[in-house]
Formats: sequence, structure tokens, C-alpha cells
Amino acid sequence: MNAGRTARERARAELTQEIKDEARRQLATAGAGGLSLRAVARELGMVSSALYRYFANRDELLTALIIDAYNALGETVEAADRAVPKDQPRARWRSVCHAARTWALANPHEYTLIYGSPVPGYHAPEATVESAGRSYFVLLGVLRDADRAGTLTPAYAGPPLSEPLAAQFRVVADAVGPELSPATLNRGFIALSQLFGMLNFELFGQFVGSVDPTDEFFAHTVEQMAEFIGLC
Amino acid sequence: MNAGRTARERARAELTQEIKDEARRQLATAGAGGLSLRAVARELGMVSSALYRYFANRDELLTALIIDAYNALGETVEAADRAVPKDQPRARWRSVCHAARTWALANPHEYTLIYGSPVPGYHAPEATVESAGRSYFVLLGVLRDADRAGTLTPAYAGPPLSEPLAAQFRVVADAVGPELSPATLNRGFIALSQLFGMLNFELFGQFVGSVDPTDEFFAHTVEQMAEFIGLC
DNA sequence: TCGTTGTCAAGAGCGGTGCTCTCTAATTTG
DNA sequence: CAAATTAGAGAGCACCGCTCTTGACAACGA
Repeated sequence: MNAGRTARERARAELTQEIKDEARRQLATAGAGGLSLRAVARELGMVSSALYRYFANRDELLTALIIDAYNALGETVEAADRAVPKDQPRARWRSVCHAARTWALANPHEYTLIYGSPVPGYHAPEATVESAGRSYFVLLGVLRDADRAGTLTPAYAGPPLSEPLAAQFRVVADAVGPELSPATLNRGFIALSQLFGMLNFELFGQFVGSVDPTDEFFAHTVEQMAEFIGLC
Repeated sequence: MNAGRTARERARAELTQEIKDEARRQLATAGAGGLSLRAVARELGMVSSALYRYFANRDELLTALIIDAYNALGETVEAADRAVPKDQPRARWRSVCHAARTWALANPHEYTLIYGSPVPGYHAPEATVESAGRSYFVLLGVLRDADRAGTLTPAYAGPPLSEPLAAQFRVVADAVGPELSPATLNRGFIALSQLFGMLNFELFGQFVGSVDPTDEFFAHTVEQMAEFIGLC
């Protein structure tokens, strides 16, 4: 489908990709804040000003990298979900959580780009939120399917939700799955923040000296949170 | 106790403090990566090179800010713990969690400095780890006291710990409280990572558009996690 | 009281940054 | 084939962290 394009268009698409690849490579050594357009250009054998033909500024390149990262994680997580039969929520949850961690450990700098502290002065455009939601959607989708099948059995009730909080979750449920009860969605968001909190702790070095290595703890926690949610 | 010092020593101590204060102010607008010594100096009415008499380089100033931030959060959390009777673990847990969030929301940039992604190229010196542990120590201390008093009653057992994982937690217990069983410590670390994961999500904007505002969710989650741990 | 010594701010300068502007060359389009 | 569009190159602006040198001044012992 690329045949119809002119040589210039193909060159442009290729070079755009090469710029992103080189920028990704530099994320590893300098981080998002230290990403240097000049260094990217130098490595690609061109002059820095030429880069501005492809990305209007540093933020725009960063946005492209962020969207790519969200989509890469999202696709990984979606694939992990598809690899397990739909009617086995516990196995799906396990598969998805471990896939997220594996991706994060394999791509720590891209993970940091999306789940680390926001780049100062950078404001994420609307375009990123759709990609950002993909992983959450998969994780909550497991709960939705289990709830739909009637197999969601939390280990204990927990404190009742206040009316304002329940109302908040009803709004969220409209977007992700109307069947999801506020209590279930609440548990889901707790598990969600726990999962990414744990990944942050591991990747940002807060576990060094205590729960280190983290493999056993992670695997066990995934099971514990699955019981907390009520997946069987 | 400052009386015995020379004018020069007093001036030095004061200026050191002023540099840190101004740097903290700049964290808010430029973030850790964009912290500029020149800008700090300009704001203080001095020349940039003069700053190097007080901090050998940018990293050393950053280290001072990081240690200050860990200690500020640690002191806040310790005070919140002291404010509640020792034999009321649930109330202590609640007080400590809410104090941590209040501090984080009031000092988002200092929170980001210590719990956000690590500053690229910066390696935290040993001096930071002691301050870093203060908050964890308080949170786990609540569990330790409840366990010691025999009032720790988790809502459900959860999956059994593998032997390697239990061994890891026995090592950690030696440092924070030998009475803490591996299962309890495991729950503590889950709650810990959940708490900071939730704060990260709130501060880094992952809740925008879903669980927003986050007050109700946070308060409810603190109670839910308290039940998860078994605090009464 | 007077040097000596250690400390300090200032300034110039190096190599780096993001970004803009202009100029030239190449390619696509009519 | 000419016109219009697009690409890269280069100079330049204001900024950055950091180093080195210089001259002023406070602290202290003789």
C-alpha cells in the first residue's frame, strides 16, 4: 500500500521513524527531560534545524514517543489477554499483569515516560488519552467479563461506598462497561493503582534493599489482588 | 547555639538555606531536570559561579533537596502517627495515610522529586536511603504494633507465601520489627505500594477523567486497605 | 596592629541546548 | 519545461552547567 506514494513521501515516513527510534535510544541515557534534538540530529548525520521539518518542536517529538509507548504497552497487554480463554478471568488477570511487568522491565525508559513523573513544562495533548486508556480498559475488561458471567466473588465485602463515590463510579462504568457495579469498579481501581504502584517502586528503585529481587513478590501479589477483586 | 559562630559561618549557613529555598521554588516551574543553577543565582542576586562555593554541582544541590523532601514527609507522617493513641492501629493508619496525601498535594514537586521517576544521570548517594525509609518505617510500625498487641485480623487468608518469598520477608523483618510475620509484612508492602501508586496516579494525572476528584476514592481506599491488612 | 591565610563574589570562557531565520538545492506538480 | 513545494544547511540568538582566574575582604596569629 506504500506503492502509490512518491519517493519524497516514503523518505519522509522512513526518516520520521528513524528520528523516533534514535530518540527512543537516547531516552535510555538522558531521560525524557534530557532528550536532545541536536544529539538526535547528530546521530542521524543531519543538522539540527532539519529535524524541525518533521517535528515542530521537542514536545511534539515527545508526544509521538508517549503515544507509541502507550500503544506498545496496550498491544502487549491486549495480546496477553487474548492468549487466555475469555471465561477464565483469574488466568486472564494473571497473564495481563505479568505481561505489563515484562514489558515495563524490557522497556524501562518508555515505561518511565508514561508512568513516571510528567516532563516539566510538557502538557499532554488530547491525542494521548485514548492510547493511555488501552491498558486500563483491558484490565477492567477482565472484571467486566467476570461480573457479566456472575463469577465475581470478592473475598470480603469491605466498607460500603459513599453515595458520591458510587456516583463517580457509575459515570466511569458508562465508558468501560455499564454492568460494572460501583463496588467492583472501586476494587478494580484499587488493584490498578496497586499494580502500577508496584511497578513504579520496582523500576524507580524503592524496593532496593527490601523486596529485592521482586519476582516472587510480584507473582504473589497478583494472585492476592485477584482474590481481593474476586476473580476465580 | 548559633552565638559561637563567626559572622562568616552564619552568613554561609543562611545563604545555603536561601539557595535551597529558591531551588525548591524553581522545582515547581522547571522540575528536577530543569533546575537551573544560573536561574537560582540570578534570583538571589549573585553570579552563577558563586553557587559552587556552596554546592559542588547540580547533583549535590539536588541531593540536599531530596533529603529535605524525604525528611519533611517523614516528619509529617511521624507527627500524624504520634497524634493518635498507640493502641488504635486503624486510626493511626488512617491518620498516616491522609497525612502523606495532604503533604504530597501541598508539595507536589517535592513529592515528585522523591517518588517520581529518577532524575536521569543522577545517582542517589547512600545518605538518602536513611531518610527515604522513615515513612515506610512509620507505616509498617503500625502493623508491627498491632501484630504485637495481637489485634491484627486480616479479612481473609490469601494464597500461602512461597518459601523464598517468606525468607525475603524474614530478612526485612529483622530491620523493621522481628515480630512481623512474612504474611503480615507481605500485606504491608502491598498496601504500601498501593498507597504510593494511588498518590502517583493522582499527582501525575492518570486519574483525570475517571476518578476525579480523588478525595472520596482515597478515603475509602485507605479504609479498604486497612481491612485488607487486618487493622481494627 | 599588621601581615598572612583562607574564603568569597565576579567575570570570562567552553561546549552544549532549543529554536528561528534565510538561503540553496532538489523534487513534485501543473 | 516552468512553477510550486519541500528538504537540508548554516548562521545566529539566548540560554544552560561548569571551570578557571582575579581581586576584595574577613579572620586570626605574631
